[in-house]
Amino acid sequence: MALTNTSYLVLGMLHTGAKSGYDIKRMVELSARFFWKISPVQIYPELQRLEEKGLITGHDDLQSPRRRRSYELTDLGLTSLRNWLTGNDKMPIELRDIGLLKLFFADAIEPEQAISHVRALRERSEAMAERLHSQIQPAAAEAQEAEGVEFPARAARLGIEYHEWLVEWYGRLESELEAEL
Amino acid sequence: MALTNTSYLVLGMLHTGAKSGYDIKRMVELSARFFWKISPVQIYPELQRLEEKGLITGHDDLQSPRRRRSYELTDLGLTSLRNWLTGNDKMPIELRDIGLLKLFFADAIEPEQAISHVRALRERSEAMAERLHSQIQPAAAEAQEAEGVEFPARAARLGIEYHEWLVEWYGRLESELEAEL
DNA sequence: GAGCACATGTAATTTGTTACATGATTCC
DNA sequence: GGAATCATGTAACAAATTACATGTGCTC
Repeated sequence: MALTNTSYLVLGMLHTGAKSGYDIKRMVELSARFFWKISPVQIYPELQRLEEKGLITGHDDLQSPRRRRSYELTDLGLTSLRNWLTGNDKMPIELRDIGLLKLFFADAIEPEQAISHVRALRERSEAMAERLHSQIQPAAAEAQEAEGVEFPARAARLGIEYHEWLVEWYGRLESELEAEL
Repeated sequence: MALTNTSYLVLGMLHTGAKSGYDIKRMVELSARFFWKISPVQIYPELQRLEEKGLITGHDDLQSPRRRRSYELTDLGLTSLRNWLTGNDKMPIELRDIGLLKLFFADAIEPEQAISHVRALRERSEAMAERLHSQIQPAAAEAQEAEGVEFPARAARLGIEYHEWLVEWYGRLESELEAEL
């Protein structure tokens, strides 16, 4: 089977400093999560597949007090990651937002209820911006310290500013709808 | 089985003016697509399930020159749609963006290549904004004419302005990265 | 010693995608 | 007469989620 997006996520996270499956799980949770989600159970079988293909090598980590299997990229794995990063396959944006779907259908409910939904959307983005600021950005800064990577912090900044922009946008829509009551 | 997001998409689209499965497919393509995608094959079985549950009624459309099955919401279906719209279940934003994932990992490639990736992201949003403007917004305006619904046009406006914002954001990042060369 | 975080998995189910299949009508 | 669009599906496959399962080590 060919490499999937999950494969590249794993390769990329190993390049960004993760060592074990658990590391990857945590890093995704603390960084990529707002634009790429993955369930932990996908990670371990993927690590095995990548090892079989020779893109990563794994060894049981005996220094660690717990059972722990550490992996690192092979030359082949790094090349493969770079080829993917620079290749120009299609990059569809797949947004899947129930909140927006509800907004789209808001003609079916009372104006007051629509306003209250828009408020919920605004609050959702407020919470998201706050979370990105307090958790994701510090984690990115830490990765920059430890691994010298600069792009995770840029991605975090994009996330924060995106949700701040949304907060303003929904705020304006709220005022607009209130004026029409 | 309980109702899924696909169920509500179908109910909502019937409320917004769609009559047949094919209508729904087209409307999704021309409206919700940028925040909610669905494959056509999911629609027909879903219509059957909803009819069994009494949320919609279907009848073979004999006026139409082609084979065509038309559906409409029952009172139960409309109530169900409204309850979903006003209910406050969780609304996770599920963004799944390979382009952003690649940006996140861009430390693994040469600065010039990273810049060229950011440019590709900018161009992607330019194309998306253009497409929303030339296709999605007119379709929403038409729905407003025909069905009196106002929110599809608002959702389209959000999409356009979002991508315009992204174009500017990526443009700024591009300049920043070029300055660092 | 209780609870949490670490650490790795399996099995079953649900969901979504791709490829395939069919046939009518409209437009050029 | 050929291409595009209308219109509805089936079957096989791939991907993702949920629930379950297990055990260790650290901190309070």
